[in-house]
Amino acid sequence: MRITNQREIILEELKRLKTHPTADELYEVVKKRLPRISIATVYRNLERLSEAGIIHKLEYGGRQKRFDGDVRPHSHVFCIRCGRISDVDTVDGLDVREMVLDSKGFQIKEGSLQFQGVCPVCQKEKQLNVN
Amino acid sequence: MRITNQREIILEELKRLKTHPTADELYEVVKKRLPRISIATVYRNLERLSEAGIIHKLEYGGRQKRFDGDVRPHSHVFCIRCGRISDVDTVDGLDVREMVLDSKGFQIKEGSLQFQGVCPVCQKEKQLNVN
DNA sequence: ATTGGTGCAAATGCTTTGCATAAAG
DNA sequence: CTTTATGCAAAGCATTTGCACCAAT
Repeated sequence: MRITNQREIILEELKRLKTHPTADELYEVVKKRLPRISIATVYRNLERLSEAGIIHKLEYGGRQKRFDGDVRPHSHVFCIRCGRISDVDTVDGLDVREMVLDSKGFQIKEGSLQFQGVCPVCQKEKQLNVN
Repeated sequence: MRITNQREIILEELKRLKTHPTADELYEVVKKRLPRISIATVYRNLERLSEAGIIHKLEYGGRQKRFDGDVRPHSHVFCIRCGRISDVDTVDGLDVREMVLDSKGFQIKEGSLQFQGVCPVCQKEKQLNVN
């Protein structure tokens, strides 16, 4: 995998952001440093980098995929209202693969806890709408 | 929610299938009983039913969403090659919410284990491709 | 010099929506 | 009778792709 300017900066910005951005959110950020970059380049690199295991593609919560520059095993919550994703701190030394009794013939590569709920922003919005 | 023929049959077929079908897979099955049904009706009903908590929408693994007629808490694996989803049997009495230390302000509604791996079908295909 | 990557625009494919008609309560 | 759902076709929108040009090795 060739090291291009675009690839480096995409990876750098994704690792800096802790927000699990969508491709277009990341595109907006990267564009500040590379004004002529194309959204297609962002998509292509996010795909390549996640295939290589350098980043993670998150496919839950809403229509758009989200990306995570932190590949250490950890758990996520996603907001059922807005799709926002956050890390969740869980008890230490958790290996979820130990909890499997029958994987139905699947060869399991990874496992994690996944939560869904309502994010702080959407909790506030709900209160306002009640008034 | 009005009980229409279409709605009943969509729900019935989804509950019968254990394959976590996509909207169009379910559409093909339902069409055998209701040849004039529209794919839009399938989408609209799957949305309504999942909002009502009668079914579950599964948003991981591939571009298409998948649906589950079984709403009892349980875990899934999805295939990183083809997106196929299967149930996974895990140790009993597991309440994953007990494992949360910090939910980062999210109000957590549900939690589950989620695994990714390679399904039996794709394992075979890989072997064949090697020859 | 060669190979892989980029930018642009067009195409793709899943999902949603507007609207007239039909069915449920 | 009123309201909600359906079928059809068109629109939407995130993502992917073809292609000519450019940059990394």
